[in-house]
Amino acid sequence: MAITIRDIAKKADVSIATVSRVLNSPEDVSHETKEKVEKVMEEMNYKPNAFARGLIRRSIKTIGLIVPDLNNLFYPPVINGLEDGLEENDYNVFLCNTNEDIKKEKKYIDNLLNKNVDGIIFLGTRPTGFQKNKHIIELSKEMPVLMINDYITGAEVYSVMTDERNGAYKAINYLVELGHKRIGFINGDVNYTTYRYKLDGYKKALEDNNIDLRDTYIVNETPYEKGGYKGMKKLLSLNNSPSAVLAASDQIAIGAMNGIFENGYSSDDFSVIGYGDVPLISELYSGLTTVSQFPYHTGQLAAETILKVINGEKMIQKRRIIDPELKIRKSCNKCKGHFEC
Amino acid sequence: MAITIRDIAKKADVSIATVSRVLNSPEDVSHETKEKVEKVMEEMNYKPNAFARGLIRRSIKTIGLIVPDLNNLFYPPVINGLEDGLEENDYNVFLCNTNEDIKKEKKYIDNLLNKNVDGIIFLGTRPTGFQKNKHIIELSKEMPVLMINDYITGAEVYSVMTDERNGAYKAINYLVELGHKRIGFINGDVNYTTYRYKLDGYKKALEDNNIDLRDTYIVNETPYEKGGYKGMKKLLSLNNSPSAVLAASDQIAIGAMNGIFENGYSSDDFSVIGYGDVPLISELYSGLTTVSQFPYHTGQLAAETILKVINGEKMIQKRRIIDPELKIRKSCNKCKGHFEC
DNA sequence: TTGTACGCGTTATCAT
DNA sequence: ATGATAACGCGTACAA
Repeated sequence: MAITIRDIAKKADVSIATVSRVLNSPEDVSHETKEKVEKVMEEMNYKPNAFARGLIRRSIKTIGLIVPDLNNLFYPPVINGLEDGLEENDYNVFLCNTNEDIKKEKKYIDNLLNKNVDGIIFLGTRPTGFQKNKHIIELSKEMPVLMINDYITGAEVYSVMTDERNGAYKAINYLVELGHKRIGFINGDVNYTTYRYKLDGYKKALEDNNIDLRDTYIVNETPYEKGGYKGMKKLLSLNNSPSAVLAASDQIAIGAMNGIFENGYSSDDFSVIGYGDVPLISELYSGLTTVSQFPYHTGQLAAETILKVINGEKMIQKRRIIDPELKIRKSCNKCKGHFEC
Repeated sequence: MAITIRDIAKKADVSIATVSRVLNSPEDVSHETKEKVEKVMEEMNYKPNAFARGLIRRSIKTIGLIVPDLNNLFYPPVINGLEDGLEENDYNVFLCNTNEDIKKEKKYIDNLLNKNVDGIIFLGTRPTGFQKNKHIIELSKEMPVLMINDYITGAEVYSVMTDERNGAYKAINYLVELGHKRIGFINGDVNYTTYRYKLDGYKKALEDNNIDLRDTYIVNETPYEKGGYKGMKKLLSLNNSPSAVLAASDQIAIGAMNGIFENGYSSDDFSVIGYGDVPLISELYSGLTTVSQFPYHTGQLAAETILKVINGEKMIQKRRIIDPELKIRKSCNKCKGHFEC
């Protein structure tokens, strides 16, 4: 049996109330008794029981993190930032991996509810549609909820996300500056919030640059290497294949580059822009030009935000928008060579 | 205020003991009252309070996971497997990221102890030395402890790890079969358990193949892309540079390949073997030949093992060793071309 | 089979 | 400034 507040009280010859006070409101206790008690706690290696605490305080400084897929390399750096930000404030995180299974997600939510977490964070973009997110709206009535890279309107749900529309817009503009006019887009499933916005940005940028939109230049794939590879192959098989391509994720971009190399081209012939700025990936193939979502910072901001909500601070804005930035590395070049510009 | 066991008891017109029983020992309660109570619980959407429960049961079905660095891509798939295995048994995991900071690690351990986790898992290889792991030995006297990819002797510490020695051995043998005789090794810090074993395997394989060991062929770097890149540059700058190289991690391998390409070589000229078999990475550069540690399976096995320990099952062996397997893809070729074989 | 009452380790509200 | 004591919500020995 672990050592309790009572043991300390006995040994220090004070009441348990006093012991509790040196822990929670040290200013209410005389300097000397405080020192005495603290010394005993040290000696006996006392550790307050979090359950007993939680029973009264109804909080155990824990937040639940629901991540749809640990194979998505964009998430680890976000989690990293999140965890750092939370740890600084002595909060722990329950990691819940759903594999995009909605049933598993609901089970986890129940579980987290039972365990009385102080808040829940949903990581990653999600399929749109009221039905699919109804349980989150319900949840938000009971406890602080924050989404990373998605949002829900008309509910007490907070968000940290990047301006995807603008990110895609910047990327396309850059490619146009390099002289590209045939610009493809390997996107994810547009039923997911972020991919929808990216598509918007892509279209808007083309329009503003007076470039006609070609449906065949837009392909939708899974946001991983395989998808990028498949998408690239499709684009390369076109009659008038593009000379540059925006990928909706860094992993798509990598897959696309594999496809390019396999067909005997180099990044001299074919420009690729990724999306996300995942630490490792951006260094691949001697440097991937990418739209940075600042994943680590995103996580930090999420931590900061949910802590504010938990502490009851009034939030003027429910959504925090990070402005993405184009990180120019080496995967893009002026349009020339094999392709008509 | 949330709804409690007392509310249920009142509404169902039974005692709180009975309500508690339908939750914990339903066989001790008559079928009809059980149904009645369950119906009320359903209606009132009752959720047992985990704190109160934990206070008595001294367990809350939670394990703490200490990971040294979320930027190490080998970990996410392991965590994935671990989390899946744990979730199946209704266990949650506290994610603790230490950034290799021993102070942070100790703080986390205290934290986890306070929160009464049922066990703690340490992910990843660690620096050897009694001093550095003393706190883990101490910890193991208080609760179940398991290490992934490391071990401690003379303490109640369980392990799931791969036979690194054998993994390196297999890799070198394969390179020899391909005709390579000048084989470099970009290793990590040999003060870490796994890198020490890998070095052993490398040496043993050379010896068994009657190849002289050259100290200059062995370089020690950080186990990430940057390290691989730097290490490769060193090897390429040698008078008699190797024609093949074993990398102590997949991320090292990727960095090494970047170095190779930058110097104008291809994998036709220069063979590279990685280590780990991280899902994404192995697909890079049209397929990295690598020594698979089966990361997902490693995680699953860890989950299974610690649950057994928690449930008091007698474990015949404290260490579970996974035999690594060479996954042959495309980064290795017969020795030829620019380099003497 | 069911109910009463106590204890788990804290914190909070009174007194003193 | 300090102490006694009642909660917090649940599980369980004991009694009925």
